Amino acid sequence: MTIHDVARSAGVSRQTVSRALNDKAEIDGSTKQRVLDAARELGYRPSRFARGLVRPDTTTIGLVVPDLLNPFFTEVASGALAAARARGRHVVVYDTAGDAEQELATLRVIGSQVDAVVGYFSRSEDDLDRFTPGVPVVLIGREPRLPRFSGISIDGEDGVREAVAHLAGRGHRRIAMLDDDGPGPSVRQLWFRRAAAEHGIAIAPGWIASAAQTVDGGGAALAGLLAAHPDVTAVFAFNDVIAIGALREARRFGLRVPADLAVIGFDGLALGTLVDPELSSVALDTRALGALAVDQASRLVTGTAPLEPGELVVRARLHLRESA
Amino acid sequence: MTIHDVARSAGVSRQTVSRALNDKAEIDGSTKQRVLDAARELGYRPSRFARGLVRPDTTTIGLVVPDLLNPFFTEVASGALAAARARGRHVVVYDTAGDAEQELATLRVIGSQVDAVVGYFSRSEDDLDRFTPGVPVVLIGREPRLPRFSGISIDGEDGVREAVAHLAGRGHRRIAMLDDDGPGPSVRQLWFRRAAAEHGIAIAPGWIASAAQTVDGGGAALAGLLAAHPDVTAVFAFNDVIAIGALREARRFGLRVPADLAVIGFDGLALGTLVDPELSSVALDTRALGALAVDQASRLVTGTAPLEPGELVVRARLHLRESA
DNA sequence: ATGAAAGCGCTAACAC
DNA sequence: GTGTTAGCGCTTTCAT
Repeated sequence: MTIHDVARSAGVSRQTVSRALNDKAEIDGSTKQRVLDAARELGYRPSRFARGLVRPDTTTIGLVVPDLLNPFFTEVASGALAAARARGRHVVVYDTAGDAEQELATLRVIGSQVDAVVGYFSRSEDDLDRFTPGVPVVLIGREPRLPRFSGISIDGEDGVREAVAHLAGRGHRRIAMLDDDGPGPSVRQLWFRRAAAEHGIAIAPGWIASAAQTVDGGGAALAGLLAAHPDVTAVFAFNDVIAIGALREARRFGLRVPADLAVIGFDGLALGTLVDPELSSVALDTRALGALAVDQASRLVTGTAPLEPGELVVRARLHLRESA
Repeated sequence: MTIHDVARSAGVSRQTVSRALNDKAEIDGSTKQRVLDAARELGYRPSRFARGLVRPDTTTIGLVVPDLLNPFFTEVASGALAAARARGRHVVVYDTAGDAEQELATLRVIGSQVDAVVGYFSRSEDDLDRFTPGVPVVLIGREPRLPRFSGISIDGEDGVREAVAHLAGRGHRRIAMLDDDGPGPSVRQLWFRRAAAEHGIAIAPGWIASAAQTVDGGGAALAGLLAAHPDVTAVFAFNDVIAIGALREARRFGLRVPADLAVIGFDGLALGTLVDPELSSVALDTRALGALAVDQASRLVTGTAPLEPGELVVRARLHLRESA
């Protein structure tokens, strides 16, 4: 079913069909109607590839996230979508299910489907480089090592410092952290340790627990932590999802939050306002994360002046609610 | 920057470049390397349009949602993405921000970008018809009137009946509903009324409140309801988001749930397990909603036998947790 | 107002 | 193993 079939059916040339379909001026009204009717009759639909070949004016950006159901990534995606819409860009979303193989498969296919790639990857930059030949890549929440890549980075140091200061001000001295379960200590743990040191607070080795990045993971980690160290009075979590798990677990433990245990998360998700008590958090503009990434990708594709490194940073600030 | 430039730079023909890039067998190792180097040097990237024209084997489905941040749509989208991945399909996500104009703009652009459209629309089917010429369309949560469209429908009647039966069994007689703020009474309200009638429960006119489909909307609606009718003992909400708003509002009112007020939602979102008390809900397999839509769209595009109407239904069942 | 011809960038088929 | 030819479906000149 091509433009040719429509042309034959309407008894005109292919160009005339093209004119009718694209609302061009130089065409007779009745001819146009006849063509349109024929097209509808045949269920004709122009090939987007053939069109794109001739008029390559639409940019498509691929957004890769490990898990769209994780509210953090949902917020990032939402910001990316909004920014893309504002710029007339399209976004293809890929959910890799946190699986390195699926991520690879996605990368492999993505090169021929999108003009730029944006998002979260677990693969090394070398792998990314190998599987995205020529395509601009913007890493979110991660400072790129290779100059080939661009990145949106998160500066949460001040925010974490505020959080620890707040806890210290409330008299907390035994503050634990539920870190993520990544290979090494996270940057957030580093920030946490530095801030604690500034307040002369020592972090005992057992006070750092590692949690899978899910609500259940946060709950399990807190349970383990409290079993070994029932004397901690405050907990800082790697992110809000983990913190919310901790909140739920604390409730099951019969601990009152914040009276018995203060909890502070990281990310500042909207979800934090739905739980009881509402979650205090070192908050990020998560939607800006996605929007900036799309903006930068967009510039990289069109050759416009890319954003400076200084503009590619999202800073965090403490949002105090009820849990601390 | 085309394959031709690479060919010239590497001193080979275009075909050889194509072979090197696509990992074809019939090519000399050193030649291949030379081509690859040249391509990298030049920052060459194949045109996805030209490729698509020659190998039209990738189907792209457009998913339209009014608000990706609404956890219901997030779950639907997640299901759609998973199904698409399983079938080797790509999904372009469009967030229309619940705006009819943006929806129109999206539809206008979508026809030339995707092979099928799936999702939630506020526009009339006539409008949809006009702006999606030739493209298969699958409406989610809505039974299509025009044969041109396909739809995934929700059958929650049994689930709602279970919910009302449960409340009646607990002795509730004054059961209110927080309906959505759509133009007329929702189908869910109809189901609710029918089920109530079966139990000889009369629904007073003032017991139906309408709520915007947000957490705040649910809270506001419950506040208004309780102000006018403080004697209701149970509330059935149009969906979980509204129900969660009601939960929060009840807490602020100093009402204990479910002791003072029982609350039952609709959708069965994962979010319902994070709030306290956990939300009872007439639960849907939300991810199946998205997956079925993609499946059907996929069949429509490829010409495979489409799913029968009977297979395009998602049924709801009561999930009792803590709030009722 | 309409038609003919050219070409977008790529790959499959067929030479060599 | 490599190059040549043809053509995917469409829009844009340029004629008529």
